[in-house]
Amino acid sequence: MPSSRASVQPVIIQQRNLVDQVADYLTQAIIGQRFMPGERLSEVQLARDLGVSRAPVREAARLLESRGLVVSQPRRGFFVRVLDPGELVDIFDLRLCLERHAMERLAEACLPETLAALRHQVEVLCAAAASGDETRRIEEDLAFHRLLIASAGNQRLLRTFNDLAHELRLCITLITKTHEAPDSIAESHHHLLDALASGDGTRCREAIDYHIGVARDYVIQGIEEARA
Amino acid sequence: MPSSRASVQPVIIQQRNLVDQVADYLTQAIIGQRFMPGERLSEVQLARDLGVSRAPVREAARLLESRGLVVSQPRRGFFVRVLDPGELVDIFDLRLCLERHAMERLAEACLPETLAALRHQVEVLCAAAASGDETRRIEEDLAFHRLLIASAGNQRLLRTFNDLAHELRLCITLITKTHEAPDSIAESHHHLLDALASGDGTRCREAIDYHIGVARDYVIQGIEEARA
DNA sequence: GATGTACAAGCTGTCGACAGTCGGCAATCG
DNA sequence: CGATTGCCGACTGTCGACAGCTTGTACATC
Repeated sequence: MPSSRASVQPVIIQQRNLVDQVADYLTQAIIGQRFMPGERLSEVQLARDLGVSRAPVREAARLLESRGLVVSQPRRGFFVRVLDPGELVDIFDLRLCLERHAMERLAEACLPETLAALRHQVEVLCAAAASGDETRRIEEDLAFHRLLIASAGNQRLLRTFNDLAHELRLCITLITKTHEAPDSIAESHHHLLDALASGDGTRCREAIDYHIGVARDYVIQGIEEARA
Repeated sequence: MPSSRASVQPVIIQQRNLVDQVADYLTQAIIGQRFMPGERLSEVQLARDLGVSRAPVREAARLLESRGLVVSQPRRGFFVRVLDPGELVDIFDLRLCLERHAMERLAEACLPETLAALRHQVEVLCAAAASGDETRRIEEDLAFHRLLIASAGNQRLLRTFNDLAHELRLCITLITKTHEAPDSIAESHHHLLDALASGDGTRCREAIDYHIGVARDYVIQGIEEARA
């Protein structure tokens, strides 16, 4: 008999190997601007600092490279990625591409519980924005959009967005501007929810176009101010 | 003075390190079905066969993992990725998402030389189809779509498509069906070109929706036949 | 003073080795 | 006879080391 449940529970204990731990450390260090864009990441120094050998460091760096956080130059090493304005526009354009797709799929058929989950996440986001903790606000904002994409039901689309999210975080490290007004964040996201609730495809598209356009301009403007 | 061009030319001589060579070897072996889906890739055996140490093999495997060609299980090793039908649908859905975006951008403003380049690639594709070399036809087909995406001018979009292309090749390894009729290939692609030339966004969208729908059904049907 | 060159230090690319873990097989027990 | 336990082989995760390259510096030369 073939049956019941294949495995009671895959038991995701996942032994934390050094590679993942180093990758997490590097990611946090880059996002947290402890390593600045363009800075060289010396394998030996990192290995020394973290108390591991170079092998896990190399593999972790390659992982981050595939996520677009670092770039490698043969025989020279790894460097924290430097985003130029053109790349920034491309990143937000791809984001628009992905989120439009998710919105369209959801406009066709959006379950009440999906809408409720999104609504709840907006509340969490608003709370984070009100707290004044910018890092937390950014993560909850990304979490909302991740949930939006995930709701479309395409795992591959979600994976692509998650990869892109790392680069979005990288964009945000570039700006020094004070945070956005909590009111506009709430309004901006409720606008998306209303569009979804209406089930009108055109309205959904306009809503997401506006939303991401604002986010993009926010980042671009923030960078120009930081540069000045 | 800060300037002119930061680097005259990144000098893409890129010394072929072992990692890239091993990655290419593995990619070809997987695409060419010398390693079947689900098959385990032993690091030691690969290292022995290729006459290198395990380090480059491990790094190459991680590279392929980021491209979706293999999956890793901690403490167990790397396995050639097995695509289930659901993932296949997701892959084609993402492809649709990306190509729709490119078509829309091109519909807004498509230069004559862009159209000419695409037209030329269709001719190359048709020649490949007529030659009966299925592998070549597939590569030229992908090359057309890569050119289409590249013409939209978003490097990040192109990178995402290139990653996806590896998985598309993986899909195709699953089917055993005889190749499509060259006539329909020509017609199908000319249909896209005509839509682009018209500059009509709606028509472009319909054209790419149809085109990718056909490709998806072709693969899905081929797999079901292979399974029977 | 500017330019080119040789040297030195540090780094990456690659390798072989050791330890811990996983999967399978055989022996043991119910 | 079926299930469990212990053992063995193979493999992965990690490490330290060596060779070759790259970079920065000091020196010689024009």
